[in-house]
Amino acid sequence: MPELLANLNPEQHAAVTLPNEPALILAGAGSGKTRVLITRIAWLIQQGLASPMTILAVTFTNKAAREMMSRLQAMMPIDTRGMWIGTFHGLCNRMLRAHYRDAGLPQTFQILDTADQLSAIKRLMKGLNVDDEKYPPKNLQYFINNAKEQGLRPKDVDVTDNFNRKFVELYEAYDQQCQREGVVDFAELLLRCYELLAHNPPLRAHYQARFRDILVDEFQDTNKLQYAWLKLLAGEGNAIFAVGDDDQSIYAFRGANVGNMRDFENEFRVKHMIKLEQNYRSHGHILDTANHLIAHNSRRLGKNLRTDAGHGEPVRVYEAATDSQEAGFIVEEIRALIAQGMARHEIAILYRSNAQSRTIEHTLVNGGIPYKVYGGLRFFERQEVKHALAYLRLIDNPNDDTAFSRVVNFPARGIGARSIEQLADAARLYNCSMAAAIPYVTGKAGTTLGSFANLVAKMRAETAQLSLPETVEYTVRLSGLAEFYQGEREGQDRLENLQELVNAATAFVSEQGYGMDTPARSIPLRPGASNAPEIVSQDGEIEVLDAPTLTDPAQNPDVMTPLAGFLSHASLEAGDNQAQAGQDAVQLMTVHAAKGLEFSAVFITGLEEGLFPHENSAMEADGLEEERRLMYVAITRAKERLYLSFAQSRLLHGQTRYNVRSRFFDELPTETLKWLTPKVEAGARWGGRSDNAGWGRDWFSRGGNGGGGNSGGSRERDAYVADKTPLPNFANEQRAAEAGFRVGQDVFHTKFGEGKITALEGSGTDAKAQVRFKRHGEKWLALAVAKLQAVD
DNA sequence: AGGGACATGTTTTTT
DNA sequence: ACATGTCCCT
Repeated sequence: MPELLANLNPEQHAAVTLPNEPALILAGAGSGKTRVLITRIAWLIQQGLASPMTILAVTFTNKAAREMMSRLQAMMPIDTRGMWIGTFHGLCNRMLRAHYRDAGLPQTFQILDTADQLSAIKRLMKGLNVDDEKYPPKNLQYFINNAKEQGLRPKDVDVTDNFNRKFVELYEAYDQQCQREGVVDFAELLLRCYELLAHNPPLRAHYQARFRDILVDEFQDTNKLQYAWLKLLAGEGNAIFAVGDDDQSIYAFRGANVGNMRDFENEFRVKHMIKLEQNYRSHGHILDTANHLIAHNSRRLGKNLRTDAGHGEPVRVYEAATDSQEAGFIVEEIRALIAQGMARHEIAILYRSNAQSRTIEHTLVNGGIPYKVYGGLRFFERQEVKHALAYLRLIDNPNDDTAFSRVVNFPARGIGARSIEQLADAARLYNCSMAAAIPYVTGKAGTTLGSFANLVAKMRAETAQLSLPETVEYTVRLSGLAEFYQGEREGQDRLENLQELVNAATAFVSEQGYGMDTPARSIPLRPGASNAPEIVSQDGEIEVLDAPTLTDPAQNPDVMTPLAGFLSHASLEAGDNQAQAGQDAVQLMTVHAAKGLEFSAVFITGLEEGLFPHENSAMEADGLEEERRLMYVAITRAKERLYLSFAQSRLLHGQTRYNVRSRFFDELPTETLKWLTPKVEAGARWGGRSDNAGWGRDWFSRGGNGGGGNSGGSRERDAYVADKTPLPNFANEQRAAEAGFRVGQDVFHTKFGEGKITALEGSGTDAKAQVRFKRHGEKWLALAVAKLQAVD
């Protein structure tokens, strides 16, 4: 084996060769984090300190897990497939499959993705006659997921008011519905696995005895439940090797808790904290720019990146009059970079929100520059694919009402809303699934439903012995989906995707190492492997642990059928998030999507107050700091060239917005920046006229307002002002004239409700009021815009 | 059941 | 601007 530790720098070397004790590795952007993680695993095994069996390595994305496995495989001759390397959800799924009985799940339990979950919730609420205007299904979904991620079951949630009580009630009903249907949502995978271990001491002891080394990637992104899960697995004696970067924590909005890093340090009494600060990616000016910016955040664990590369090019800054002019500049600059020999895929255009891509795409098309947009619908999320999967799910588990509702009348077979309602009523009455309730529905509805039941039964019978790809192909055909899309004018792409689903099934079978004719719906027997999936008996005793036929999932992953495995795969790994592959193309994506990637040249666009930092971030605690970290992530993606741009006006949501440049410019060093347009000092703008050419419109005129077009219901917008920094968007003179407010006055706001004015500032169109709302806390509002009414 | 009018929402996203 | 959802009509 080649020398594992060769070419590691001293910090990396130290991290890789730490003893089996809790460790926190603060890995800066571009510091060789993944390399350290993988080399650590290889080193532990090589030194005999661990075996592939005793290691558990967890990531957030399938991509990261795959990379870890393949690079590890390349580093040493071991079969990584049997190892416990995967995402939190993937590993929990694996554990639940192995111990489904102890977890209280049916063997063929299926996984609801976000869309499935929402439709399950809507169906639930409909059945219970809940007003979905008062209790929006999306909010309930958020409430449920949030509670689960805090480790809270309905009984654990604090009931503060009636509104809350209803949500808790619905949460409980939702869990019951899922249980009845044999499905689990994403958060449930984690919570159920956590509870499985927490409530089953022998099982917990088994896994604790086994996973002596737990490695966690992107630790800053873990949520409370994931942290608790790790803690449970670690027990008293096992070592967690956590790698992360608090400065790159950008997922607080989905529950990530950076505080876990500090908690980990304290609760595990971490003795080994190593900072990887040597950066191998960016030139000096770029790194200095990033360091300078992030220094404005408080409560950092503290880190400063350095590089041996020279200063390199300065960071170029461009101020455009409009968003299309900004795009024009970028396209010209890209043209020049390409002419200098830079590959197109080494160039990235980053933006804060997806809506910004349109103008840029438009300009790229006109300029004839190939590009790829990341984000958007993924393969397994496509309508036709989800339909086909729903049929497969019904074959596997007739009680899956989510799948049932999806396809009971697709393709259309004369089963209308009325019939489905009748069926749902019957199902509720007999407390059974919709499929099981079909015999109770009488009349014409009963007949048509009966023929659907026969169809599914026929599909189930005829696919009993078929392989997975055959099953998929058969399902697509018999369901009528193929025929339906053949008849559609724009169905060609969808047909191709259905064919692609058959290919995906073939690929899955081969990846899993099954024989191609392994029946899709029986648990495959491999030579030497036993298939008894339980190792814990009903009364909690572990029976087979020491037996020669040990059914450790790591040795025998076949605890589910190929079909169940494929369906899990489809839920857990929704497929590529990338547009058409193919030719060398410029890369377009959000800053979030760029995390973990690197490019020779990076354009960070739309650096305007309200956009980046995003205006909504002001509503959240520490929102601005997260935006700053986001900016930090964006900057550190660049290897050689970095461009920052912003526009004075921009078309957004059909209206022209006038923005000032992002406050982040005031937080960057002046030495590393090169302004391609004259730098206008902050404040000059508010004084009145900027002498900048191309400044065509009035600051406070509203694009489209009064310009004819829509009558009557023109929609108003609130400018919410954070940190007392005025956002000049959507100002409106007429309104300001009406303003005659005083401090202490009771006011009413259409969105935030009742409140009291606590402070006033500015005058005219610039007037702002601070209002303490009863339900929404204290906010600064631009009087020119906010629909604030005096209440007396 | 399917289509047109009308309303509504629009930060970021993985599993 | 634009996409998606809802309602109501045929």
